[in-house]
Amino acid sequence: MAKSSTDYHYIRQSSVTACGSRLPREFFARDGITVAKELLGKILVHETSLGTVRGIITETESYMGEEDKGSHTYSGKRTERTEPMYHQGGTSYVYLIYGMYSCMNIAAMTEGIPQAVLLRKVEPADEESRARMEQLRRAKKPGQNPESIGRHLADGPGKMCIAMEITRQDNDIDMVTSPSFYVTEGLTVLPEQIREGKRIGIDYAEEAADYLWRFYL
DNA sequence: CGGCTGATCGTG
DNA sequence: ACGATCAGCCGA
Repeated sequence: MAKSSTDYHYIRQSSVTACGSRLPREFFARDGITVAKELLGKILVHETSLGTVRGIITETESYMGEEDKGSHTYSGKRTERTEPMYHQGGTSYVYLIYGMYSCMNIAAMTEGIPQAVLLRKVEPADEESRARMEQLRRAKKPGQNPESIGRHLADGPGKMCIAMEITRQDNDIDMVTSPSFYVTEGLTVLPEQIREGKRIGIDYAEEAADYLWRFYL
């Protein structure tokens, strides 16, 4: 039995709304910074091979279009890979990073404006989701030390995708209408609960590497 | 907790 | 070649 209490760092017991409604197009049709902050506390839902998994979103990053040196779309790089970032708000963008992990984003704004939010961390929204996340993480690395999962269940973009079985199969999905991949209402988050910092892993982005476009609870 | 390193492969 | 990363290992 894991010492799971430490995972609920800031999440008050019973504070998760059992049955939140799905976020509509208007939620995502805003700028990438607003959407990144607003997604904190919301619940990412995915139908996996083990059943439904729900994760409370607790860390996000904004990628702000063709002027952002940290973004895949910097200088108007519209390719087959980055195409989903150009689609309407609510579209998923899942790509392979470092040859072995997936990263998941949700496009913001409207068609043609490639702003997006990287989802970096979730915490299981219920015990059933926790059990499924642990199983999915364990299954990924057979020889892995089980201790290494612990409180690191989904605390990074790659780990989050493994824990919620998000792969490139889930790329370019409209999360406003998909029956199996979407976001719902969740915790009530007050502005003063939102922390901000520099984005991770984009040291090459010059001045943009210092923008405080990472948000977390 | 912080820093370092190898692993691994689709994309342009 | 190059990463919007991770796990394991090291030292403090």
